[in-house]
Amino acid sequence: MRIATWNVNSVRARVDRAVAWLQRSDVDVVALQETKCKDAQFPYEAFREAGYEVAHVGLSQWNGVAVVSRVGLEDVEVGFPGQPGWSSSADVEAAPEARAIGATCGGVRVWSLYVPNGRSLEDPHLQYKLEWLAALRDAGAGWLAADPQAQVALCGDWNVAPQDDDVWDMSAFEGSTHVTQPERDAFYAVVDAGFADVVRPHAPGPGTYTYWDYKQLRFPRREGMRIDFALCSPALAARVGGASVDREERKGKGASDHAPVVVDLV
DNA sequence: ATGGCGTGGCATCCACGA
Repeated sequence: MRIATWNVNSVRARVDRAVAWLQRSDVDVVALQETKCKDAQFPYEAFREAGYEVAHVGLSQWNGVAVVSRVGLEDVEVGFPGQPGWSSSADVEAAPEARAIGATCGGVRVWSLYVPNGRSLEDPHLQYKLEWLAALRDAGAGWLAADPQAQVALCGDWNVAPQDDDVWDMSAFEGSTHVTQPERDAFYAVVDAGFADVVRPHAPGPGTYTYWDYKQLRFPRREGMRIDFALCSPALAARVGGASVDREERKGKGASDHAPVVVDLV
């Protein structure tokens, strides 16, 4: 079975490319992030015609996550237990955002996660990000405590570069989010809870990235970030036979600013 | 020194992204 995670940066703008990529790459399950649409706007039909079922949650033009599968799609769960909400201002009640959806596909519990960006070091959004990751760690630890043999994939755009080699130039990130110690600690807390980055061993750095800004010729200059990860439970990590970042899909007109990350299970 | 792109929305500028 081949699973993948991909921040598509608008599923409607990318639907032809996304379906073509799925078929060309022989992918069974993909976790999509930043679909940027409401449920009713999702292009279900294009995926269905290609043989894929879709579980999606989208509440507005922001965020939006989906699990897309051709090997079954069961027990769909919108949001993880304890997932924090967000409020854009003090007089607005915090509400859940469309940043997490889980489904069981071919016996694997696949989560599509879009971790909050954090925006800037002074922004309340950064605290939200840290709380969100802490809650995810707790939820993940709970799943493994309930079933140590669970096959769980935490797939998504984590918006954290855990190692210095995960950005092209650390000096370009002074005073920025994504590389701070608290963010890295929050990421590694999930790892310490039992979820391993199964891609890095097969796609080592430096120079392996999953995101390149549209601006400043970042992609041709090979100036990117590794921020998209598939973190797998022990039982699932034991099945991983290979993994890669599909840098080719970042090329050309109409590409997302993120490349798909692919994991092969044996 | 700044911003340079791309997407979506009660749009013709704003919010958001990393």
